[in-house]
Amino acid sequence: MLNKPKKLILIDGNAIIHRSYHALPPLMTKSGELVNAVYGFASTILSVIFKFQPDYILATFDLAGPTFRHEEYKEYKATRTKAPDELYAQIERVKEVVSAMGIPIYEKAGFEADDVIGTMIRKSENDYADIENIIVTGDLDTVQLVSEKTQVYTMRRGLTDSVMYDEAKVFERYGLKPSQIIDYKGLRGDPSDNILGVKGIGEKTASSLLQKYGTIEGVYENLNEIKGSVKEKLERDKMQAIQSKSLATIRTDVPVELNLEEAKTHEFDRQKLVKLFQELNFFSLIKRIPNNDANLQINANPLIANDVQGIKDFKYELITDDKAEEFFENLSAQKEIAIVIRGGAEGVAFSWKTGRASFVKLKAISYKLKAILENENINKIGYDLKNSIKILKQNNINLKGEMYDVMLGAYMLNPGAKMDLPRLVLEQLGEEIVSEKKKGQLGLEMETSEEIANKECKTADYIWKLKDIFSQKIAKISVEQKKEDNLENVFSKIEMPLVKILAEMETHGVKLNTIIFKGIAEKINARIINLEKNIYELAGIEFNINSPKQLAEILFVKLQIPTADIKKGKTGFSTASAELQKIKGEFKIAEKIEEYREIFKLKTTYLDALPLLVDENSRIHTTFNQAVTATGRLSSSEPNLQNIPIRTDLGQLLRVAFEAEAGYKLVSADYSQIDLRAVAHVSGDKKMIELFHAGSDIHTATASEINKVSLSQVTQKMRSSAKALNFGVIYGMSVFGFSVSAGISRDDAKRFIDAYFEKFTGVAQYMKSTKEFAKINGFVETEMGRRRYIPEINSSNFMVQNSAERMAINMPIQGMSADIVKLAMIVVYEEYKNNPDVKIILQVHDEIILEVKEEIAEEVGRKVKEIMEGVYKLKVPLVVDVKAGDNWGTI
DNA sequence: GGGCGGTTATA
DNA sequence: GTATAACCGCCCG
Repeated sequence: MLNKPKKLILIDGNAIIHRSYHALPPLMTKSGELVNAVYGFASTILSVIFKFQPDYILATFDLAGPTFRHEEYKEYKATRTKAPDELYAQIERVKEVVSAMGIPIYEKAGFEADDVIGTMIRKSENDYADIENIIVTGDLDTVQLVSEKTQVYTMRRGLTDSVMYDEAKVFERYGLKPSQIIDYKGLRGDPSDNILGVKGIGEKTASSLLQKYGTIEGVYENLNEIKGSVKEKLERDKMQAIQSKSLATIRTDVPVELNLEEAKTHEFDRQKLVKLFQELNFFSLIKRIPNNDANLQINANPLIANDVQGIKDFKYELITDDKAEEFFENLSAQKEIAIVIRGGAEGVAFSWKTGRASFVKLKAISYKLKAILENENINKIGYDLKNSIKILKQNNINLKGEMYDVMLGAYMLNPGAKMDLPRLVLEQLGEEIVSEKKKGQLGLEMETSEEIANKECKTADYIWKLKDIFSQKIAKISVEQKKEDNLENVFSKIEMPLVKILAEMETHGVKLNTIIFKGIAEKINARIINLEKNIYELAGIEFNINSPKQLAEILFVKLQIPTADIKKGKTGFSTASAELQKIKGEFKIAEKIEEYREIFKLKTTYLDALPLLVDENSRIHTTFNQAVTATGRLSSSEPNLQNIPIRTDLGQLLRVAFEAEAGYKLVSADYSQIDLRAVAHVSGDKKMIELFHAGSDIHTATASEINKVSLSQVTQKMRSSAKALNFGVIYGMSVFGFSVSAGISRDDAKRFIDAYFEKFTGVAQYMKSTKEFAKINGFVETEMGRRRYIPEINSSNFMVQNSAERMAINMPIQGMSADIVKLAMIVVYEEYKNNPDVKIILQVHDEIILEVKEEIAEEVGRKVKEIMEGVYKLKVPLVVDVKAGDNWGTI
């Protein structure tokens, strides 16, 4: 039987690093380190290991400093622009990856990586008859080494596409044998290395000359056969041609040894590699690390088996009825337990120490389970506890005890990162939760009780482990923050107490009068049909008004509406409201389209959608997402009740349908200008603080300041620019942005902004120092200690960096408002938690809405106002407006 | 059916 | 210029 040939992979390190650096977008880690080249490199290595399943693998790198080629030719690579430091900084990281993979590195001072590869290849070819060599690289410099036993695998078009060069492929590309590539470069040159070749001879000529005469030497021996200008050029640059060939020749005599034993592939040290990939934020790559126990394994090495220990060291159990008594006895002695509610409340998994978990079916012994879950002395750990609370509530269980939600822990550490449990487990524990869909092709197979128990126990175990990791990380940051208002307190004093409040708000819901909705819908449907007819008539053709593409075609091609003023998107001219405004004076169709858009949106998003979501009591239940936004705000979805229309008349009509239960009132309490007050506070701006203390309309007061006129002399126009400026500050104002929003020229915008900052120097200072802080630290924080990482702040892309700066300026402001409102919700809740006549039902960023028994509505309103205004001390007063009514439209 | 661009609703 | 969610059309697999 023939021996299967073995495979040796030789990594051309520097070539792959360069290729990756230029092919990939500037990927950053959370800490702001640029790692795109490292990512590309690691990804390439994993791909080739997976693809070729090599028996041996080694990597080569260039060493800094001149090589023998520089001695031979001073101008070698002289035209090459020095690669940026951003690239050099990544080389060390790449070597860390290579080491973590246990791949040996070969490099030699005075030689390039290619020469080391060339030497290794020849040694391999000469000494080992049964080895196939594969060079993995990012360019074509090494194709001269291709032989019967050696191929070159290189990237094309970014990193996604690759080509394997064997002898045939080289011939296809160059019309030459691999050994002739050096002659080819001698004639044609290689601009990237500043190898000159023969001036005036290009690819075609070089190729045909060599096809005829074999080598450069052959060409010159037969120079008399060659005619015309080619001959002249060859004569003129003869020395240069010979030198160029020499420079292009990869050396095969570098003093290095090929140690196959060392290069033998073995299982990765998984823990080590996972840890490094975590540090580099290469979460998608963690999944691609070959499994030690799978058949993918590359040549088992019995010495390395990290996972074996981990596999042995756990015990998951399905608790049968006969064992339940004893189990709960033990469980009730625990101080702290992780819980996982099986979907549909089939059962609950508990974990109380690392590697230990048990699953209990809910129906079997529900009273025992209830006792544990309602035991106030046992702390509960979970993922998305709000959801657990709601499910348990439906099963008549009130989850009690101190709570720790790992979803919120993760949110504290990196808000806005969108972390579901599988991702967290992968990222933090390096383990993969295989989704059910992936596993069962049809999803119809019944799982056995044991399988279910095992899966839920595993999840409980993960959650238990995550809690430890997150609480340590949060504690560490809190220590670094060196103040009482730190991340730990944001977590324990704001986010965790809010969990059950949000659960109650969602459960309670808000009543929707669907009859009112129906009435509006009928009128609107008629109006839509009417508008459609109008628009088709004006256009002279029927088309889909909802298709921006078709609409642009109608407006700007068929109707020939001038496009000088119209913004362009990626696909063509924009038909957005702002653009329609510009033409609606002249073209009636624009006006009609605007109205159509407005009511169509209202119909589809609210009138059609919301009635489908009411329960048997005509109430709708939103979901408040507590771990979504990057700034600390809540978001609302399914349905989103934080964007119910208000500005238009029709919007007001819609709000009327959100009503209080008979005998109750809706009480709305909203903070006045909370974001701008936060600006005044965090910037400490004397002028702005003064204006807020004076108590008049802040935008008018601002206008009066910057225009140096009295309050009564402020015009509508002055006020509206001042308002745009105030908002601009909150949004991290740029000249460009302000000019757009105020509808003025850049020059005017600049003048306005300058005038503004002249008066509000503290605000200008805040913006400057916040940017600086973010650049140094890679994050910004609210006063209460909530943190947001902004790695893009040091991006080399101007647009990306500017955008990051605006985020940095905005977050401490928007986040402070969010912190304050959340705190207010907690205090209001505490005030009324034992009073069934008062329920918080909605939060809309700066507003809290309650449903209150009619008789006490006014009194509760007063109390809520008092609480909200006093919940957090700022350098300016917090002002709350309270209104009460039968529905949301009249308050 | 998923993803993306365009648009629009809110604070 | 900040922060979201949701709809539609359209293109892709």
